[in-house]
This record gives sequence, C-alpha cells and structure tokens, in this order.
Amino acid sequence: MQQHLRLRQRDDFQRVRETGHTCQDHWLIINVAPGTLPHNRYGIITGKRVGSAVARNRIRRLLKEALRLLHARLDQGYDVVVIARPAVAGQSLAAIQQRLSRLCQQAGIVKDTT
RNA sequence: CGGGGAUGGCGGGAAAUCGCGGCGGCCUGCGGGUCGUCGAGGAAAGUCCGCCCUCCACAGGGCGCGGUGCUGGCGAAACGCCAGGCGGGGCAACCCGACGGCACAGUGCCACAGAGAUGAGAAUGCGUUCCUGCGGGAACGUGAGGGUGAAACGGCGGUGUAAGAGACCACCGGUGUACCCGGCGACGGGUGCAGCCAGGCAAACCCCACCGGGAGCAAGGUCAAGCAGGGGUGAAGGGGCGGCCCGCCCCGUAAGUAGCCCCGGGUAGACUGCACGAGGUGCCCGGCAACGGGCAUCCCAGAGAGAUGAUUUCCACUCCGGCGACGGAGGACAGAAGGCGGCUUACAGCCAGCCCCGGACG
RNA sequence: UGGGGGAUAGUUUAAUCGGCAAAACAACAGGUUCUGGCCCUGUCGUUCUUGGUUCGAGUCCAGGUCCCCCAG
Repeated sequence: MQQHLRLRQRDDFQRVRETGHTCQDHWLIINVAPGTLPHNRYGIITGKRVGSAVARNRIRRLLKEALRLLHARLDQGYDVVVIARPAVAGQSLAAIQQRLSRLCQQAGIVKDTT
C-alpha cells in the first residue's frame, strides 16, 4: 500500500472512530468518514486480543492485501479504519476479502458498477 | 538388529507475476517515476543476569541492604563458559548438585510416636538389697537387649562386673591434627598422635569471604512554531463593554502602550542517538577445552499507525489410499525496535560423525 | 521500560513458627413430609504448573503460565 493511501496520524484515527459510520460482522469492524483529500486513506487496527505478534502481523498483511485489491472498486475521498476482531485469526485471504467487500457495500462506498 | 547417551548443525529448495520498506544513482511538471541493491530468528520470545552507551550523584571510612559461595582457567562482565575435585544416580556411555560454616561465636526448630530429639533420660527388661498374704511389690544401680521414629553419644570381639557400660583394650569406621609423597589448587594416598565419638536443618535467623552508587534510548543531545518573559528603539496611544456612534471603564504618556528589531531558556513538533560492531566468514598457529593470536575477505534490517505479503508451477520430505502408474492432505515454535554476551523457556521434522548396553551371525 | 502483588472445592474466603487442607453458600445423593420448602446426614481438591531443599512443602527456594495494580 502506498504511503499516501495510509492513515497515519493519531488524530485521524480518533476522528474516524468517533464520527464515522460503522459496519461490522463477527470478524471485522469498519469505520468510514469523509476525508479531506481527493483519494481514500486506510488504517488498520489489530489489537492484542487478536493473538500473538505473529498472528497480528499475519492478519494486518492480509487486510492490506485485501484493501489493495479492493481499492480500485471504491468511491474516493473517504477515510476508512478497519479493525480486526479475534475471530479472524487464522482465516484465509479469500475469506477475508469477501467479508471486507460485503462490509464496504453495507457502508455504501462501493462504486455503482451497473 | 534393538535400546540408550552425548555433541554439532539445518529449520524446505528453484522460478514467474503482482505488491511493500531502507539506502544509492538518474529523471522530474516536486506529487512522484525508474534502475540497482539489501530486507526477521535460533530462539528475534520471556526480560532472569551482565556489559557497552547516556545523564545524575560522589573526599575518606563505617552501618545497613542486596547478590554470589568447591578448585584452576577463560572472559569486558555475568545467577556465564571450559577443565578438574568431591558427593549422589545409572550395568554402562554418561547425567545431576545454591558444593563455605551447626566439634573451635550465638540463637531457633525437629509434628506424631518414643524413656529420651542434645548436657535429655527409663514404661518393659537385667542385677543387688529389703518386704511378702509367694501372685508379686518397694528402693537403688544399669543403659547391653526388645520397642518408637526420617533421625537415638559408632560397629564387632574381648577384659571387667552383682548386672552392666569406651569404664578399659585390640581391630575397623568416622573426626581433628602433625609430618611425608603427588597435584598450581580443590583434593587424593601414607605414617604417627589426640580425645575416645561430637544427631539433623543455614533454599531457619545468622557468621565468614568476595562483589555491588542511582537511573534508564520515552536515557541523552541538537534545532525550534505558539504562549509567557527580558533588552533596545519608539509613533502617544492600546484594549474592554457594543450591531455602530457617543459614552463609560482599564493600561500607558519617558521609570513608556502599540508596532518593529534583538535575546536566552524551552512546550508541541522535527532531527539525532541508530546500525563498522567485545562484528560475520574462511584458512593457519597455540591450548585437553572454554578461548586467544595472525592473515585474508565481506558490509549484512533500521520502522515510527510501524516494511518481508499474495497467487501459481516444479522438485524434495512426511502421512493416507492403491500391487503399481498415480491421487489427496500436511509443513513446528515463533516477528527485529539502541546494541552486544549469556541464561531460561517453546519447537513438526531432518542431517552428520562419535560413545555405551543387549542380542544374532561371521 | 522499570517496579509490586496474586492464583486453594463450582463460588467467596481461611489455614500461627513447615507437621492430618478448613468454613459458608451452591450442586448431587439419602433421610424427614401426602408433595415442596425449612431442617438433618453424606459426597465433591493435581492447593496454577514443573523441579529442588527437608523425615515431611499450600507454606521455603528456583524455572514456567495466566491475571491484577503502580510509575514514566
């Protein structure tokens, strides 16, 4: 993921978490809020409840890959925070990608391809 | 062939496409693009020891607190490593040990059982004397026998005695000590002497010897918005109430307001510390070894919401099904955050040579 | 990064200086009652785990696991 597409500042995370629209399932939570830039920015949170350092790194990298593949299909100008819940530990990329894309549809930021 | 012991090492390999981080070159419309190169571990882990580094404190000595505890060597140091001694376990190879002091400072504890748990003591027994209703009883001596316990002033034989006892004697065991021999030493072997025998626990208080200042990279350093402060210069104004004017109030009028210029300290923030080191690899030399020395060669992660990911093919390995061709499934423990030396803990599977025991065959 | 504390029956807590692991409630079984409750009796433990010291460890000493708290 390129650096300008990342959400990096603590204040940004706080703003999205508090004011953003939330969608969740058993594996993931996403918060979406309008950003100040013409493109999207993404942030990922993998807390200690997800598992060991190895498990957290694994999930974070899979989420990055899923967001990379999903990025072109999303409406731009949003800040998105993805939070991993304990149940995602050990899941495959394909399964995570499917769940993530469904949550993005619920949040209404997927481009209308029809 | 089967079982066991110790040591060292590996932690799948090759390739393609998409993607990420650092550094360097080139290009740039300063957003980035492109090429090259490097990019997790043996434990990166737990943070249990120690050191480097940084800041603070510091005449010297004592007390206190904490740590270590057989000997020699290695090491920057360590609750570290190597070799050896002693003790314990195992048929053995080997393994394990906080391994100074409880007789030469003192205190404490040792449940239950037992006469007695350290200057403590006799219920039974044995012996002598006395009493007797002949069943036994009392006093004294004794600590050998039996009995208790995890543990009981040593064991066996004799002398001795009323019965006995290290009371005495020889031998053995153990303790201390003097000398001799071997060893740098811990210690081992031998000879003589002593008192005749001294229980265990110091991961009980403690004593002895040695060691230890305190904090930590969020240490510390550099730059530095804003706010507040100081100095210089300096129009006489500046500010509040209010929609605006008037008005009123506050500060100032040279011991000087606004503005402008300068100054040090320093918050947010940025940069640094932060990757050439007790460094890796190969060969040679010294040493039983830990390790040391020499030469050659290499540059090898460095983030800051935090880089190693995804997909596919082939090969190797393990398991399952199958006579087979083949098909299917699987791949441990675990992720750098200043660095280094150790310890400890986790770990699928595999490799190498060595040693011990048992069996079979030649 | 540095420091402190804890883990005992299903739950909440005890256990003196190392000497037979207790109490209450809950659960289960039995008794009492026409039935239920109350009541009575009984049952239920890897003292977090692995080693060590000791004759003997919940207690003392190490290693490990998990949880809580404090400072920056």
